Amino acid sequence: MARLAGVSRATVSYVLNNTSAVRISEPTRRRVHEAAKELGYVPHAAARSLRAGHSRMVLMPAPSFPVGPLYSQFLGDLQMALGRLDYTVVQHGSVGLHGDEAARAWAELRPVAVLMPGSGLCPKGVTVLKRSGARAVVTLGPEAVEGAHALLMDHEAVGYSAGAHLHERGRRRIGVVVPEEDGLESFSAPRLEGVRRALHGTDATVTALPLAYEEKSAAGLAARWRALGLDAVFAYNDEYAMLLMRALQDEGLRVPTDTAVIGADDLMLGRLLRPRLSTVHIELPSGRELAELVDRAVRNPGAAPETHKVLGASVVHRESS
Amino acid sequence: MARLAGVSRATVSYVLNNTSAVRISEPTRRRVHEAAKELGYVPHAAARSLRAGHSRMVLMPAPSFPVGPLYSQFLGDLQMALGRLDYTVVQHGSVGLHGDEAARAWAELRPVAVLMPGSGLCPKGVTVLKRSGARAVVTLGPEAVEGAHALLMDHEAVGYSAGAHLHERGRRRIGVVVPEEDGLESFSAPRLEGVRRALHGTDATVTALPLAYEEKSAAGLAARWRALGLDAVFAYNDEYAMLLMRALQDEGLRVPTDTAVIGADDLMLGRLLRPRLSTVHIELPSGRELAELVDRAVRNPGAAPETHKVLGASVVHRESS
DNA sequence: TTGAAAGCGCTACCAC
DNA sequence: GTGGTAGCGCTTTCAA
Repeated sequence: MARLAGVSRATVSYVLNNTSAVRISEPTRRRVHEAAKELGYVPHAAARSLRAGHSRMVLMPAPSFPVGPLYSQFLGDLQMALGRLDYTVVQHGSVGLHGDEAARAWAELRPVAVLMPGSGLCPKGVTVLKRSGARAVVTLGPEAVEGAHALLMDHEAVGYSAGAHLHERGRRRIGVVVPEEDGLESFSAPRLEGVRRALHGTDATVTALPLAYEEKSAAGLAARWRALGLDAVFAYNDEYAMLLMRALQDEGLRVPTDTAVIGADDLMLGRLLRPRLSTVHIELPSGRELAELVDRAVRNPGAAPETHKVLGASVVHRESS
Repeated sequence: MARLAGVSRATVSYVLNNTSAVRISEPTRRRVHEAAKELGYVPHAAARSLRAGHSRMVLMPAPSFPVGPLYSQFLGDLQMALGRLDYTVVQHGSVGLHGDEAARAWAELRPVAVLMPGSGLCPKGVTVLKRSGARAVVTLGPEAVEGAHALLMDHEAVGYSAGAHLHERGRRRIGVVVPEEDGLESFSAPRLEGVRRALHGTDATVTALPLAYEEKSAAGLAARWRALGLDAVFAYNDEYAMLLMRALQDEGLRVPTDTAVIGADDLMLGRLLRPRLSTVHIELPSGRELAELVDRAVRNPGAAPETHKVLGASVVHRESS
């Protein structure tokens, strides 16, 4: 590369990085650029960050379960916003790694920031990451972790909204679907807890209803429905709501007359069901906001960790409740 | 690190990598491991791959639109399988980069392999990646790219199956939904083409039906339905099928009597609709297979690019067609 | 069995 | 303006 352009490696570096502290003559610049194009030269990120002592890589774990349109959108926005701030977002496929195992795997890449959705990060993991040079560690989850910034996605609020809504509508024996699928506990547990909190001190009862995302499981639950004596159900989200509502209807139960149903996530599909599905609309933080938090934290790593509540939950009342 | 253990950096490297060519005494090993734990030592991936001249990183672009459960599952399997083979899967969030722009951004990370779903890779991009040390470039998309391995996901087959099925069932005026959302053309175009191919040489007609994923758009299309004079529709996938089917039913049209509807992807939701939605079940390659292809290509980079057809499409006939 | 040292590609400092 | 060069953290060869 330097040879082809007939200049030194240093000059190449200056030209390609537009180093402002050094002025390079136009002809030389051109020669360098031409040589770079001709050779298909691509800088070596590893060497660069080794030398610089830091990178502009923001690392997140790749989600290990299907994510809905809500989260996809959020992720897209976030990548876009961080991209504008000149960070590179990288999702690390760390299947099967947990706790500080995972943290170490991520630390090997020496990211400048780590974004951790869910609740898979322990304080030890944060320490590992920080010690390895991460200037910002941000969790997006149910609770804050010592030493890390936290965007509290308080799924209790989702359950609370649903519970309060059902109670307002006069329901008193309330079921709450708890998915049996792995990886969903960190959402389903707080949602259940939120319903409990909403109904605490009232005469209403709350019943947890384990349900797998399969017709058979739903049919089984529906068959026991009359015996359970429930008059309302918060179905975890719109998809489980559809599954359960269908099973209830097949069982001859009327929605909402016999049983009110409410979902969550405000998916398109809820609007298409009959009766139209009531739901809890969830508002995620904007990607831009989070990107700014990351950038702030990176520029000022000494600052105390910020903790924000960022999950808006509002009931969208339609026909099923 | 080396200082704390009282040994040389080399010894540390031997111990932590279990280098078999060198035998280190037990006491020394212990001392090194203890020091590593105490310091929270994490190796520096960049330095390692810089020295080694290659990495074990398999890079994919992060999907830029919501992906369904099918693809999520596939991705998870793939990460698992590659993890077992000791590769690290990394999804690069390269929003807004195209063609060889994107390829250069990926090449900076010097991945040992690149997996590119969709059709966003040009031959030039392949060259860039290979020149920068990628030993395997694999596309998963509608067509092969010069110089890269290809897993042909022939979405024409999906459309073909749907078209043939509708024709068999006696339908002759067939609509095909084409989503208006960005990023879906690379799937929708071949699916439409497949329907055309299935009906080529018959007396059936094929009509492309642009549709946005919104109730209003569907209602508009449904309002024009009788004028269009169609007796069947392949709705791109199950979600668009649900949207359109609901709009048709609201318009007073009977499914399947007046209009047959078939979707694709075999989602749970199709089974829950009434009438139950016919669909094209799509079989993606197993993650394990793809992982093995990658590994083979990495070990033997000289070999000629392989091209496999890997997308199985089979009609699941339910009640809507 | 262990240590010394070279060098991967890059940038930043200093000398010319 | 440009080139020489040290050194980021690591592995690996060679020597002790």
